[in-house]
Amino acid sequence: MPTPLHLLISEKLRDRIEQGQYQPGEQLPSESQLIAEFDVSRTTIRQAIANLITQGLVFSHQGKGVFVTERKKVTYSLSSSAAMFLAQDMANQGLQLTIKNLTLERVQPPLEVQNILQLSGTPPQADLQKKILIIDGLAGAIDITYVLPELGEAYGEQFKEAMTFSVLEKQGIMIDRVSAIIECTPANAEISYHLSVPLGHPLIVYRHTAYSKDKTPLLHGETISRADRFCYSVVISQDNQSSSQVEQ
Amino acid sequence: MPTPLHLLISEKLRDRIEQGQYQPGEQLPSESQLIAEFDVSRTTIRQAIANLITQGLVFSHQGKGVFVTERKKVTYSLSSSAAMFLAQDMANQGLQLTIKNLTLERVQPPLEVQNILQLSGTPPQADLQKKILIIDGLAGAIDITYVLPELGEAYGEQFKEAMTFSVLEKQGIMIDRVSAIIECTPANAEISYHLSVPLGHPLIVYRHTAYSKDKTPLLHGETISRADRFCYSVVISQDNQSSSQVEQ
DNA sequence: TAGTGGTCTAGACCACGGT
DNA sequence: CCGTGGTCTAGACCACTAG
Repeated sequence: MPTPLHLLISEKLRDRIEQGQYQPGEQLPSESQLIAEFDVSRTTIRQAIANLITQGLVFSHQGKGVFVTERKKVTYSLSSSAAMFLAQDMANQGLQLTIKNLTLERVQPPLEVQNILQLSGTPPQADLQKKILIIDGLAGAIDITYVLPELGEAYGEQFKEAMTFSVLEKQGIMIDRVSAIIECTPANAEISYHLSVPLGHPLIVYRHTAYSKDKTPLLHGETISRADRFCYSVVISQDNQSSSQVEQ
Repeated sequence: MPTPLHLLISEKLRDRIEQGQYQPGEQLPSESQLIAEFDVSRTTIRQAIANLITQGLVFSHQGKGVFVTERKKVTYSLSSSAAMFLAQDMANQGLQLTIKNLTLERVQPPLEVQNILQLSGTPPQADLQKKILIIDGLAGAIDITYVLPELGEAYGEQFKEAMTFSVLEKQGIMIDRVSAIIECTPANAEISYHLSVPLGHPLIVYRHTAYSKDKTPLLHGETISRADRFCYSVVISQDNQSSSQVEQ
């Protein structure tokens, strides 16, 4: 059973990485060195390296070389308190969060969002904000949120500099319930550009809707994070049936 | 600023897919047709198609062609009731879940797992089970779980045919609390083989520890699912502080 | 058997980073 | 300047699928 050469080579290199022969942050041998070592064409070596890149084990930098990925993940806590104050949550993990606003504008949202937010105006409108979350100086996530126009009107400027939830809470607008879906998706060209990751890089998406005490939807959005740098934590308790309900 | 040819081509093809010119399930033009259409070398076309594959938009089948991905996701509900009865949860979504046991054996778990399960024997032991979750006939996830040896001893055979949680609940062993991390990772060669997905295919990992009422850890494991076919849902409520706590 | 995608080669030129 | 990875070409052979 003939296994492709490029796979044999990438598996061999993977072993070396996992056994610490190439340390995190270190540079792999250059293409020409690997060509000499394995006595194959450049195409094959490049395919082997591509295999390692798609597995998230290494990344390449033109003009410099190929380097072993350092991996430590930041945890988003999906707890009722911490999820609302991401900045503080980050601080607890010793990280600094800054926010770069991309857009904030009034739009007619897609039909699905109109329904979720129960928009009734003609035309139905909401404020769309896109921002980049920068953790310790590196772009880590994009947040895309639709908020009710009256909220955007009142607090738009603040949304540009802080997380939406924390602005609302500071203004006395309490969020009672958040229902969310967590999924994973590969980076397309646009996100690849904003987060400086290669095409197809795994992303973790937190798509959420926040409701006030009277069950009114306040906002709907998604946080799209580099899956190599972020994860979510959650606790499910049996005794508080009301705390986690079937969604969808 | 010259954009690579392969990117221009893959973006063009992506537009066609998103505008429905190539429908889900349909076949893309063959490599030779694309070579003719764009007047470039085969390498460039193959790179363009590789771009689409890493973005999860298409998949290739040797000897047949390249096809547009169909996409609909199954939702795992992280609710206190449903998370424990995956099979029933699947049934609610009109899906059939079957389980294929890979291994069930007594082992000395990695140190990290020893600590989580508070194992104290010499040597510390637990029962390791690996199984494949097959949804509607297609392998969708791998579950790797370490259970306390006394539980494995008593119910091992049942674990082979059903989800661990539901077996325990049927036996009157109630699970009080589950703390979990959700993260995303690219497929390595081993998982790529078991789930028949290409190297680097995005996977969503649910790493959990289940505790009994008296805070004893019962089991620790992870469910590794194809991220193109599964997602998780969760609801966070403000009023039940105790229901979701900071986890790390 | 014909057509598809998968692997591999040898070679060229370009863009970037550091000397 | 040289060495690195990135793009691109032309061509060969193999493996799989279907008629």
